[in-house]
Amino acid sequence: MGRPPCCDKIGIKKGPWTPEEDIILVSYIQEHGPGNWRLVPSNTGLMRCSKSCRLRWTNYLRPGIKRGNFTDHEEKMIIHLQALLGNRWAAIASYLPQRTDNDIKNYWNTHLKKKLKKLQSEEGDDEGNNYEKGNSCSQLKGQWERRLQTDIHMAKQALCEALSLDKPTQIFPETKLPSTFSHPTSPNKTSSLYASSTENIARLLDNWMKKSPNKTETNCSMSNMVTTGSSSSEGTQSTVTCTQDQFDSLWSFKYERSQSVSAEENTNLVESKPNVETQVPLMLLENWLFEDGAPQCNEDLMNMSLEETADGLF
DNA sequence: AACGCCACCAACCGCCTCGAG
DNA sequence: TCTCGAGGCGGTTGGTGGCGT
Repeated sequence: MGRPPCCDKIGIKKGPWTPEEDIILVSYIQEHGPGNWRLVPSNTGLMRCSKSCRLRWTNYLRPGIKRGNFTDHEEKMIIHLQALLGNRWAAIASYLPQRTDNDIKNYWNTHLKKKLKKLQSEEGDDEGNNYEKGNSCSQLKGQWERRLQTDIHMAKQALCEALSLDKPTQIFPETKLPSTFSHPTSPNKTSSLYASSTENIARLLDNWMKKSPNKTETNCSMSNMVTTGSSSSEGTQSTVTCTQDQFDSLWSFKYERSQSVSAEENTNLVESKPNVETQVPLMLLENWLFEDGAPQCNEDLMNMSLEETADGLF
């Protein structure tokens, strides 16, 4: 028998959140900050389990979340990253700071899978196989490269924090950096983010009162408001993935390069994976970190072939 | 108008990881 | 070293609304 569900206690409410619950949760987090989710239900009186509170916050109420339609760029980026990283939605979401992993996952399952399937069937061997190659090559690339991508990302984070950069959230989405909320060197940022939460409350109240029938429109305006609130207050919404150039460079990743890697190489690499944080070519990371719009650098990282990377690492 | 089908997405479930004790 | 619990993550489910018949 598996473990009992965390929320099967009597009296624990399930299902959609009401605006009242949202307001209570946002108000509490505004006051105490996210974290310590175990205490949230008891301190707020919400009849929800801690997990449900955390998910509601991270997937819906958290400031800076962009909702509504995915742009063409975002779409392509997701396709590319999925081919590269597999179904590691959290990792993919870290490259799309305004989107949650849940959103991306849903969008992939409902839109992109079908779209790609259709594309494959329409274009026959050429395009379809390219994608297939992309998928298969990503598998050939193996676990080590997926970990490498994650490690590079984490190395950036560590380096950024170590250097106490002024604008860490430019590069690392707050989604994956809960510490941002209580960053000791940037108290104003915390308040600005919570200001966005206040806007969320306003929006919730607004929607609640209006009960607008047009869900999509509501979501879009909401996202605009939240996004504007965050970016205008601190200018923190510029990210490594948001510019056209950067996206294009990312998208220009060539599957063919990866194809040249044999399964044998992968096996060896997996077995001897070193401490990436200390051995990834530092100049690339530095450039990536310090140049706000560093498309070329981004491209370098993404285009880094396995052989080159391995040479640098071993 | 009533019904069925389908798409979408918020929320849940359960496994995994990691840090504290 | 081991245990336990909080939080993170990916897969899945269920409610809802739109559309066609």
